[in-house]
Amino acid sequence: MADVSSKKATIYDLSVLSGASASTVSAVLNGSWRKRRISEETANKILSLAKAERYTANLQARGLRSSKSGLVGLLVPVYENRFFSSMAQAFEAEARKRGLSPMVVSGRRDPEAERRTVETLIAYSIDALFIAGVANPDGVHQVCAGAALPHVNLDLPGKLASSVISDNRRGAEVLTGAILQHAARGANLSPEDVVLFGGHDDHASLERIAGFHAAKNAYFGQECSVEDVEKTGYSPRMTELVLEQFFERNGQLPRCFFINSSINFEGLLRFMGRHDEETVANIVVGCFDYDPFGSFLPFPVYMIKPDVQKMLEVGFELLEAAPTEPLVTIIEPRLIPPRTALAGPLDDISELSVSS
Amino acid sequence: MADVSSKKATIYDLSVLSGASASTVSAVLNGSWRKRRISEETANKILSLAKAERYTANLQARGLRSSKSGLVGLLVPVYENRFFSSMAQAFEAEARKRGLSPMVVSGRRDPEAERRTVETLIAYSIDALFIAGVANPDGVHQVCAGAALPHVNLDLPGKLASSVISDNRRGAEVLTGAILQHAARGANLSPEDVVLFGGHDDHASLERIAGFHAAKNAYFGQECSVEDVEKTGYSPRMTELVLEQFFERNGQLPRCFFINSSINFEGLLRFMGRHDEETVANIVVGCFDYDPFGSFLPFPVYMIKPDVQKMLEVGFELLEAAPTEPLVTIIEPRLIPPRTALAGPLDDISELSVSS
DNA sequence: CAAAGTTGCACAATCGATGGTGCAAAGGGA
DNA sequence: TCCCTTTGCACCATCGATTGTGCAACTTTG
Repeated sequence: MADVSSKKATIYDLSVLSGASASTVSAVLNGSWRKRRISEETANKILSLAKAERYTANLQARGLRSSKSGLVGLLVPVYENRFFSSMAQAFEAEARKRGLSPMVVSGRRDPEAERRTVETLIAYSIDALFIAGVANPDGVHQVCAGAALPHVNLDLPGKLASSVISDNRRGAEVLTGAILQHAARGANLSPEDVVLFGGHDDHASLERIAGFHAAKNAYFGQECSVEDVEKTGYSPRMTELVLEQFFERNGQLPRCFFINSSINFEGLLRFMGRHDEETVANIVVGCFDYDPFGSFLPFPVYMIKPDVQKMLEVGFELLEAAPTEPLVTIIEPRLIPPRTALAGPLDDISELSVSS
Repeated sequence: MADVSSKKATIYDLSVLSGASASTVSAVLNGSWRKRRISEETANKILSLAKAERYTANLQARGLRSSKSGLVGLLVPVYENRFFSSMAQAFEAEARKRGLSPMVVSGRRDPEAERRTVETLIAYSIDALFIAGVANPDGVHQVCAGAALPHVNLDLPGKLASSVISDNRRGAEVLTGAILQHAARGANLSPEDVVLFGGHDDHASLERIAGFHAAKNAYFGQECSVEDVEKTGYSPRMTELVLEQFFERNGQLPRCFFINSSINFEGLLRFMGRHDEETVANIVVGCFDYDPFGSFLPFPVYMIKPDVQKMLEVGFELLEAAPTEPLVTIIEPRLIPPRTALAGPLDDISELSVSS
């Protein structure tokens, strides 16, 4: 007869009901009862009582006592982005698989916000933190280190902490190769037809730029010394601005685009919104990120999809192994040809929603 | 001289260092010190000590004692979706504005997972929960009610809890009107050219269907009794399947699409991936969701963008007001014309990331 | 100058769970 | 029967904060 008094049952309630002591109840409920030589009989009695009373542990109390919370954090710059939202999705799945509770937070690439946010997470005694796409990795690292918080970088340089990164260089090479090949079907290309937009001085961008250049050089059989990289940071607005300037200078867009991330791609969308459809009719785009809608735009879009699932698997392994010194693991991303819509998490579920 | 021993400082440490009692320290640090008649002098001493020692409160301990955690939850079906990810973004902002910490979790429209996930949140003593896009609202409500957890539904029917919903009916009417008008520019339309895909028996879908029909009837000046609604649930796969069937039956797609959500829109993408570009060359789409990439597809796409920002503002107000009986607030969504890329959260930030 | 009021703080219980330790009762061997 | 193990559990301190209460030391009042 479960008590419906909205106050939650505690081990003390069960202790009274069962006649056992609170510590016995605790041991039974957290599974350590064999070690504590509690009889199976007592255990069963308490377990069924717990079920009847709908007992669930107060995780704040447990966390306080055992100085671990069962919470894992993931710091992303924004949610509104296919890459980071699919990372959050994979993160949640991996965390729950391990009996941990995910807390996803965003730092908006603002170093100040990043620190504050991580400090809040630490105040909740999170057990570990994954760091993706922050403006100031070292700042966040300091905060973590100061709190002795295990942390792993995702797609960030790993000087101070272990990290799991996409093979940005190779991915960029493959992606560049793909758009070159596609664009070459239409007409002869010259090096200045192939331009990279986006990125900054961060590790991922630099690697991608290197891969981009490697592929160009291989294709054109020479050092392409043209100015073919427009760093715009991770901002749609800046990307749009730079595209406008390019367009004004050259009277047209480049034939071949390498776009550093879907965030920069949104800058191209804004440009498109201000111009005629003709303006982009002949471009070929490679974007280092995957977005299903982006894949079907009115021009060919090749995309690179980092394997977030595997990145997080490896990330959790790194946490568990707790290597003595920072370790860097590289995960191969995947080239997605134009007009491709991949399956997602909602494909796995049953169709029947329970109507009320 | 801040101690760098990675263990975090507690009020007891500060108590020893300052010569004051722990309760005094606590009062100073949580701001209740005036009420407790602590002298300004003592307060200042403790505050500066706290800064020097980089003290931050242990929120698990505080939460345990005061039986509130400062955590607010948001339950969404998936992250990988522009609507829900922008909802998460707005949610985080609103929560932090109120000094609360956001916890976003996904239930994958699986009633079982939804319950479990919410139960975990409750085990962490979250203070409130927002519920969006769940398969079984009543099940989640029960769990919340059993724990006396204040909760607000977002875009769900509000029989049992307060809810904030988009004006689905009106939005659908406007959206349908827009695509009808656009499509009519090309050729004469008949009722069977205009079909709705997606949705189910949930409140939002039913309202949208009603709005869709209202707009059609108004346009055609008659009761359109044709079969013009294909319920596919919130699944890309099912949507694709139904589209294939439609295509096979009719030899072509309908000219005018009303798509119930971007999740269903992904079903159309998959269809596109399996067919020629011609197949969709003449369609006009209205989608009840906004996605910037979706807005630039090779056919006109009108979109409805629910005002998540305002929905969450109102949602938090509802929580604070704690009305005695469930209240429903309706928020007007916004029609987004084709080829529109709206600004997002990353536009507000400074461009300069701190390189290491 | 004594009574009454104020100021400034310390004490101790408490939130719910955990885990080290101690101890009675049962079982077993000589 | 006596002693030694083993079994089965209770006791209690503890995690870090919050908060009701008590009480010196001052200050004010008459």
